[in-house]
Amino acid sequence: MKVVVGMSGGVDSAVAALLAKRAGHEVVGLFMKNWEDDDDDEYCSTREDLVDAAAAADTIGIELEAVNFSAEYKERVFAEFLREYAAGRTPNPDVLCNAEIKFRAFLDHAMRLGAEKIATGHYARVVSEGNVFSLMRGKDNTKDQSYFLHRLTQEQLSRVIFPVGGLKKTEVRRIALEAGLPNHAKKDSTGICFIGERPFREFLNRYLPKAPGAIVDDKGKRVGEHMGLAFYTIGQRKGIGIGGAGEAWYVADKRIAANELVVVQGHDHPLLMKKTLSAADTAWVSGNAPATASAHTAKTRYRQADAPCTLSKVLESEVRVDFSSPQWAVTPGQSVVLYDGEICLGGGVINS
RNA sequence: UGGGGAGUCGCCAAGCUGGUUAAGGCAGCGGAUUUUGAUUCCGCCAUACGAGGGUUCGAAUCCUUCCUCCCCAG
Repeated sequence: MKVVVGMSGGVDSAVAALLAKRAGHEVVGLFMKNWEDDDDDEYCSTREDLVDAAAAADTIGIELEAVNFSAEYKERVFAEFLREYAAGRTPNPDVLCNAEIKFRAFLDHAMRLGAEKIATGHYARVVSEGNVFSLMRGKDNTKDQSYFLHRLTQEQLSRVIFPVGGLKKTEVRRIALEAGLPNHAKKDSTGICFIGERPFREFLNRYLPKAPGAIVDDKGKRVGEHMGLAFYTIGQRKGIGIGGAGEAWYVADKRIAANELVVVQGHDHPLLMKKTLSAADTAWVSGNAPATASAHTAKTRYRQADAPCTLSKVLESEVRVDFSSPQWAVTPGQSVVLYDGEICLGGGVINS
């Protein structure tokens, strides 16, 4: 069948393309450029990425085309990203990016090109029983990216393959090396997808105004000044600028109305621990919310160990999650993602 | 103005019965980890101890003068 592979210039997607080709598919590579606000500056690496993707496609022996979804990215991902920050929350743009760009705009485009499926280099697996699809964790626990994919629907999953999902990163690199892929040793990418790593505050400040206010401790005492609530996130330690006696200070809360940043001393301060949370804008892979009674596990942020929990108060698009032990720095705007063993059930955006 | 106490890195804070290259923490900076933002981890960060004189082979540590704070009296 015809498969369109999203190629980023990295090893994972290159190997995904390679494996799809080896599996006998008719493979076409597609390079996405979705951010062009600062093509000129030092952090922009999309040019090299395109070169790397092209070189990989060349050694694999497939065509590589480029597409540009900058407009869609800006409208559907970045605008929401900014709205959330402006509202004092901490969004996860990559979760949205997958749901709206890679597995929507990109997928639709691939379908128009006559593809039957798309493939990406994500570390996750799709398992189907009849026409029911399950999203599962990648086999490499240290690279599992199902968290970022939890908003994918049955419709989307039915058209997706993750060729490296059953492999470990070390195996992927080995395959790349053996196949002579020039990017076999390329460093893993980090930072916001398509935008990349950059001095975050500086970046945010290009889009959000400063709005200084008081930093107060848990007793209400003023201990410093912040540059704007949007520039901080729950659990943050660096960049608060409070020195002096005692342990390090962490952001524990934001009082939007008062424009106050609440900080506490010590990594394990009680105010940083939450046993329960509520999430909205839920999305379930199966299409239905999981049963409330049964025990699951959940992550409050990417790369966090799963914590046992149960669901309660499941509404149309809202849910409450009760953990059996307190979770550190549960942050509004981030996604809670639930699992049943290896199966990613879906999740929602944390409200409080 | 008397009496007492204190002045060590941006901030806390050891050392002050004289004898290392002046602990440590917070903040800051740099790096590692990381397809969000964080967290975490590693590294860097006072030839200098309020200032000037002494004593001594040797002083942040002893003496002395001055300066600046704080407390109690007035």
